[in-house]
Amino acid sequence: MLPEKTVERLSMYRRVLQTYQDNKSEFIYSHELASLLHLTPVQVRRDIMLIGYTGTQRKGYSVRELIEKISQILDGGAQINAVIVGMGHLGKAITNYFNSKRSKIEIVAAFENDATKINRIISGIKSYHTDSLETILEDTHATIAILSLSPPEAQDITDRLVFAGIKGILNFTSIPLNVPEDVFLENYDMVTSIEKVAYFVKEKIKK
Amino acid sequence: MLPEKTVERLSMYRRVLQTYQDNKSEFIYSHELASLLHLTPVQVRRDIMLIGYTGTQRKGYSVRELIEKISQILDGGAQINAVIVGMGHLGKAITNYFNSKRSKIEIVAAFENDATKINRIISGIKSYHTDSLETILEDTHATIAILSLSPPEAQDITDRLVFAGIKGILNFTSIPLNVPEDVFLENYDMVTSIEKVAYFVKEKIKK
DNA sequence: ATAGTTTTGTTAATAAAATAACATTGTTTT
DNA sequence: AAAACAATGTTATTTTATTAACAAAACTAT
Repeated sequence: MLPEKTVERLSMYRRVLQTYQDNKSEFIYSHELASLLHLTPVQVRRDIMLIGYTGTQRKGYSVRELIEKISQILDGGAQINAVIVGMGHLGKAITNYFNSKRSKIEIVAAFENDATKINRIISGIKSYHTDSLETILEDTHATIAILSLSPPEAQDITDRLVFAGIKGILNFTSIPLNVPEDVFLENYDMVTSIEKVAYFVKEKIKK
Repeated sequence: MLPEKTVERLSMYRRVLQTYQDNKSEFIYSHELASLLHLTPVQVRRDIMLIGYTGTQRKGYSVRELIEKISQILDGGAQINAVIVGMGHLGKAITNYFNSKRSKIEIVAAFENDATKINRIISGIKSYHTDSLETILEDTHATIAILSLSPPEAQDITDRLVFAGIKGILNFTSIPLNVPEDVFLENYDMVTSIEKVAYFVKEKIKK
């Protein structure tokens, strides 16, 4: 099992490499990849070492092979299905953004309570009423859920998602969720991020 | 200067405390605050120690005082102005979300290129054409920028923001930005987050 | 009042992440 | 062919973050 930070960077390596692939050389040096992401060459080499890929000395890494290896590590070749709960602005932002990327992860369904949004295709995703969550999850075999709904319902929905077999949750609501140990939970809170920026700006200016 | 992770948690403590304040007791124990956020009591106590606040033994922390102390640390009492660049779904999601919270950080202007969105009030924020970025920044004395625009323009906008005096950037675009050393840059990438969840789900199932 | 309990505050230990150091290998130059 | 160079791969060190350990204080019960 790779370190969290390495996994995050692998995702970024792959994305950068995919755009690099289209126009540039067949090989890439660790310092080139590093500078594309503002990292150090050592960190790039260490991450690549951890996934067991090995480049050729003096030539660097084969872009194609490296993408392949990272993909194999990150999604293991298998298609992964995700659902999104809450199709407000955030939900639409995520789906729009996500569908424009090449990825083995596919958002296969959205859930909403707002009647005007149900049984329509929104941002390319078929949207269902929250009531049919269990049925759709069974049909689609989704293992991941993205939560972009309003806080009050978040824990209820989470319980139902987990019960229906969801194994990973990306939580954009500001409330801390309760999940069993075998479910991987990743939280992201925009307000916290902005407050963090504000704090470090203040500290930097102080100096 | 506090550790990054502590700053993040302080932001979350404050939020949780603010809702706690309304209905519950005057004091709170470290283990209570911890369990509200799924952290350990030790971590809570250590963070609180780092900001130099001290509770009373056997009674816990005064909710009011702790909120005050955290606020003093995070925003130092001063109002902080932020702008947002890009008022697509993501921009709207952020502003809606943010304006519903009590905070010393205020989003004072939005920038857009889309003519239909300019000189209107969107999600409660006055929206301007990107051309007037420099003028508005001078007027509002904003120090923080949130980037929720489409990638191609991101670096250009960043250069202009930095030149106009922005000291902190929260970047939601997927491209890595170049900023001078004295500007604090925080990146958040949704695709990376989802791919991370997918990886750890896969690994957990494997076991 | 004394012993026991509960909670804070702080130091010590451990774990995770990043960085530095360097050995190795293939390429180029002379 | 030998020396110099430039890149990778890996181990060692340092830094950052978390967790554990425990002393001190304040309340409770006997």
